[in-house]
Amino acid sequence: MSSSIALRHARHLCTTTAAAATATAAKLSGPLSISQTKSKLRHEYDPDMALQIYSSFTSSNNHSSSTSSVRYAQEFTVRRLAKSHRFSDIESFLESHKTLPQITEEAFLASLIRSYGVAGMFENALKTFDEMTDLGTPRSSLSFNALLTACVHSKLFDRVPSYFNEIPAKYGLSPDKFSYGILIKAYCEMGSPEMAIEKLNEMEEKGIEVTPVTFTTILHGLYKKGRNEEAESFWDERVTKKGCIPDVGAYNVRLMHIHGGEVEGVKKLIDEMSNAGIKPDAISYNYLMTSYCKNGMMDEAKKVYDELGSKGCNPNTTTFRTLVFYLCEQGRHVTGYKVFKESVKLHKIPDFNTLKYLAEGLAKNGHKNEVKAMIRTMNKKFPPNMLKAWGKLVEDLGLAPIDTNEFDSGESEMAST
DNA sequence: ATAGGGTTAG
Repeated sequence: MSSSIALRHARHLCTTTAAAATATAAKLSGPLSISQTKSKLRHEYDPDMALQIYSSFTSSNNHSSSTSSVRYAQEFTVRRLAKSHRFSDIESFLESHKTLPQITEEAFLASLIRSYGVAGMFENALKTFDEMTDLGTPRSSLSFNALLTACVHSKLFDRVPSYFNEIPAKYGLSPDKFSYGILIKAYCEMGSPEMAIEKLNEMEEKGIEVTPVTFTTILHGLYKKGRNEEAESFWDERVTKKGCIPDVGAYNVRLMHIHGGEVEGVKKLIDEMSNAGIKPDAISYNYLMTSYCKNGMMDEAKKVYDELGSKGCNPNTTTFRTLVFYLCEQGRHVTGYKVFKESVKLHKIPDFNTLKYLAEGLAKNGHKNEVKAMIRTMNKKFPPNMLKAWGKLVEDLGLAPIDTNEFDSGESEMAST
């Protein structure tokens, strides 16, 4: 009952596309579990379908509609709509939540602010924050932080310090470690790590916990400005002198900035973190693998990939993209094809350009069967709007054209890479 | 529960 209005609204939006509604009726017959919802949303590129999946989920979970899973689904749906530039639909969708009884729960309202931020609709986020008094929703740092996050997502970085200075006093709330984290992020994004460090010191003075997250934001900000020596001394100062315990994310920032150089340095840092009791993750191993690739050591790179499982890590899209790309570059197209097949199995398919590189390389080197198998796979796996570019590539390679005229709209994450 | 770290080659 609680999300019936949002649900009705979602259904109304869905019926605006007759084809989508028909497809929906066939595809979705009952309530969805959390994992079904996440999986379906990830693979759904049509925003109307995303809305339908959202409503199908919330309708069966209205007893816990302010949980993180609903927020995830809500943000994801908004992201899909935003990619199609359907901002007025986002507004109707999110505004419809304001008539639900849960709107007086701060967490529920904060998720609307965050969703507006994800869509880059900051003015709506601010309006929602301002409306809290009228809606009867209490304000704490939770909604304040949601507003600051919306600034960052909307790339209005310079507003973060202003709100940080004005809002807490106005509404009697206290900035916490998250508020400071967002403020520090904003300063780093504005190219001002020194201001970020100043705020870090302020946190310490006020006794607000400095976590590896806060510390990593600044480390990254310094490296991004090319201030490598300062980054290194910042690490030494925080870790060696002030006892900040770096985590895998902090080490990954360091790996990111050295993986273009010699392999030895990367291996040494991986050893260093392991010795410090921090388990490298897939991102860490991606840097090691890339480092091998850049130095032409493909067997070693492949070995890192092959041994990921035994290290308790799963390859991700970046793993596959990098490995396939460098295998092609080294002329090892058939191995590249085999790795591609594994990426399909794991639903971690590389971006279009990498696949194009692979298909062209296979074709040029006479591996016709592999190209044909690849085409069959991709005709099934590519999001609709990419089939057109894929069909053109297939034609350019002198292979049978496919009819993609019926697919000519929508956006996808793959396409943008 | 809200803040950080991957989009690396062409």
